[in-house]
Amino acid sequence: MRDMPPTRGKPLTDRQHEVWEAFKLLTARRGLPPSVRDVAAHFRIQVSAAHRHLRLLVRRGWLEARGGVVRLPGSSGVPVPIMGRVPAGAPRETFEVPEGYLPCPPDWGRGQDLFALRVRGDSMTDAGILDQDVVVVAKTGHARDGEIVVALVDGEATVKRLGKSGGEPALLPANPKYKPIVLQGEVRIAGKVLGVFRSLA
Amino acid sequence: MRDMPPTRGKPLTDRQHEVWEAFKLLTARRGLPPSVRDVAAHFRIQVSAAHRHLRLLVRRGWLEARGGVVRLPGSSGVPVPIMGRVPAGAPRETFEVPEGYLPCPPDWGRGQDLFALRVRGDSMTDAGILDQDVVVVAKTGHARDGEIVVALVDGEATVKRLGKSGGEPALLPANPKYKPIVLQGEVRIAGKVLGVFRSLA
DNA sequence: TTGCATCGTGAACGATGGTTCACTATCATG
DNA sequence: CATGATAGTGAACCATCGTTCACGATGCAA
Repeated sequence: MRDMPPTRGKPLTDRQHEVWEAFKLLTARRGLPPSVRDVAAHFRIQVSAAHRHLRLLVRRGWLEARGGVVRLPGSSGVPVPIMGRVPAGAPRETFEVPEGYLPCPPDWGRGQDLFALRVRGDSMTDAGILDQDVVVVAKTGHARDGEIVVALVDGEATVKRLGKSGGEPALLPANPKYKPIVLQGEVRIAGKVLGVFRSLA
Repeated sequence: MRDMPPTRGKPLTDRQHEVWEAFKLLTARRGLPPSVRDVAAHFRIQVSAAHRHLRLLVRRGWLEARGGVVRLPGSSGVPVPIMGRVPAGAPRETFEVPEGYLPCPPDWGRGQDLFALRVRGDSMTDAGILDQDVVVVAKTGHARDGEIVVALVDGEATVKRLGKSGGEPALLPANPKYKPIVLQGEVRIAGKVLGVFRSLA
């Protein structure tokens, strides 16, 4: 996608691919990128050999060197708090304990103020947003027609698509069971949905 | 020391909150958690003072200490490679540079070998998996009925629900447009779908 | 006043980690 | 055969980092 093609040249050797797999495994096990010596110990080879492997993988684009530490690219997730309720407006008002944190791809909403929200109900199933899904939201007061937003209706948070119903601005559910909510004065847009997470555990 | 987010025990001092904010800032700037000396340099104080601050923030639950490194909670995304094709057991078939990496919540498939796959087509829309969605898959050869799996049919990767069709084991689409695929000899399970990611950018 | 927690200085220790160097072995290729 | 890429041994260098210790200053509460 973005920084993709570092080396179109050679494919990896069996051994090199093995090292990459081990690097993934060790990263997953510890939650931290392994050191050169960890990799060396895993294969029972010398540190220098492991170091050469890692350096090669970096040159080929399979690994990423940042600040003298090699790691898998994209391991820097931005922590997004999963809020039980919708954070309303000013940050000072929202002294709410997050339900947890979600590591989010850094290119989602660069610099924007993000939070996450667990979706209740089935009003958006036709848009692929199911009950218990977690949506990542960028705090913003405005959105364009067609975008999926988090709106505050009577103090309750709702995920709907912004659109028009009979010429009037409205919140459109993506489920024939529900009817559009025509926008009135008391409706406020809390944010714009950037992404959807679902765990099938 | 692992439980209880921010509101535990005493509230933070002004200074401590300052340190926490700086820690967030430095983490965002570098893409890596700052060292104790980085924090010390930022405030132009001694290393020991910065170290005491960080240790306190960890004890209060604002930071997370793991393997002698303090960092923000939730930034511990396990990087999962997004593969263009399905990595199938034998290393030969997987000579492919990942399309990108996805930071994944660490409790998804602890220690398992994970990869991600971009879904093509609309055969699973009724299960909330749309075209271009990214599914996180745990490499495993077996799965239970009802679980969503990645299967290799004629060398092509397909996401389907495992189940039965007329008493026979089959791959069931979640879209009335498509018909079940009765399992034959040449079908292999590549992995089990753990989660779904969607970006609405 | 006496504690106690907070916040700072200055220095040092020990461990870990990245990096490099010299040397050897294997193997495919031109 | 010669060459270059790959893969490994063994050892060492040096920077960085977490951690600790001793000590001083401030401010607040019992």
